[in-house]
Amino acid sequence: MTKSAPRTRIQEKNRSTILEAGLDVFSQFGFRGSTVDQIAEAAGLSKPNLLYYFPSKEAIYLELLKSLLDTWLDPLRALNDDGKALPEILDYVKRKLAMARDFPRESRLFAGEILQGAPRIEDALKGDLKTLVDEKAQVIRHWIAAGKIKEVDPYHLIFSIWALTQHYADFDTQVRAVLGGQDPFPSAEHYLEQLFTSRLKP
Amino acid sequence: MTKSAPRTRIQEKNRSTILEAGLDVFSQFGFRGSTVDQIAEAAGLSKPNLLYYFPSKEAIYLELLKSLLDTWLDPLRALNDDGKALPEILDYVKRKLAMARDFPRESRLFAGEILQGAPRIEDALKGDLKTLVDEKAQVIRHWIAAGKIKEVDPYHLIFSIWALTQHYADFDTQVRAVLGGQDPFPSAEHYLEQLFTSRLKP
DNA sequence: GCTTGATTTGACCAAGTGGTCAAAGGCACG
DNA sequence: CGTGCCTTTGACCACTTGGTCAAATCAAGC
Repeated sequence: MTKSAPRTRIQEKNRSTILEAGLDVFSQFGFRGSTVDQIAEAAGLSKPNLLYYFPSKEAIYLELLKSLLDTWLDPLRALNDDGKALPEILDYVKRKLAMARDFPRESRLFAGEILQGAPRIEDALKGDLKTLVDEKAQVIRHWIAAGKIKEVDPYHLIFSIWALTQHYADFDTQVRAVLGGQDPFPSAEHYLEQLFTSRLKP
Repeated sequence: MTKSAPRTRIQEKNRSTILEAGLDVFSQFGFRGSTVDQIAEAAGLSKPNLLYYFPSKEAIYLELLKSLLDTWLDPLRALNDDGKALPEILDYVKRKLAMARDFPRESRLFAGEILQGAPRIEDALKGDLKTLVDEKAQVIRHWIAAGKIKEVDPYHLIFSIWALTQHYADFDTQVRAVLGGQDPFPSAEHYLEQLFTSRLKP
């Protein structure tokens, strides 16, 4: 599984240019809706040149999914048993919301993949993702047992944090249509903080 | 805008068969990811025959979007100023969650459309949808002013209900991967009821 | 059975698509 | 300059896809 890293500086540059362009295009049109020409154009390369760096359209997509999954789960990994329970959870919410604000393309790429049944990352979901969530659910259960937060289903708590934060990236068009174009994030942060505080504060 | 309804019984039957098949296919693969042949096959018709009833692939998709938007918003329309505030909102949550459970294809069809920037229903979002939400936000404000529920941003309250309920349809694959295939809906209903009760009960 | 209009289909087409390939261009180093 | 390798590209191909069309089939009233 260990892919030898790109050698020359020009390779490194072109590969990352292509990935950046791929993220742009795939997150907007989905896998099937995106064309190699589109990505090549966005990257400022000819199509054969792009295919000199990646063997296929799917390879670009997979590389994106794989490398993004990690960063995407980092905030959850940071959820720490040592900390104070409620602030720790609220921090997680804030970090996740910040990611929705700052990396909406990444959020949409995943959303599109999962929406279609996650055909390419099902294994990662049932493997690494499940393992991580199970682990953090345990942390939450300890907090509950210690009376640090109110009793709550840890899995649904995590789902609700995902749903509420990613909604602002994935459904951005709808949110802004309803709010008349106004930036939803500042008020969203306040709303979510209140929501989880009322629910969890013992 | 008034389309003459299908005349013969066979037309009515075939049109609805096609729409059903279209919902199946579009919700699974998105607009670009679906082919006319696929839909025709799912409907048990030949491709030219299908195109005898609808002028194009896009026409099927648009008809689906248009007719589904209405049913999709019905639960929100039912939110009634007359009722008791908190039970009224909790009922809305339950109805919306039931729709996610019983009509996941419809939920995913919308999700896919909005995820890609809602190019075909932007007007409806900025028009009918915004009007309806504005109206219901007023209802919620009245409840707050009357002290029937705690102070809360009405728009984000509505967004959060959408996000939390539709998540169980749109991200079903992920939810079930994490839960090991277990049906999430019963526990989700309990979780959401608790969540909104803690936040809103005065 | 005959006529008329609705329904169905096999054959076809033009455009778009992912991907290939041989040849050309650039570049570092002797 | 020349050599060898990395990079770039124009031309091309097989296949898919949305959509057309003329001809065939069907159904119902006379």
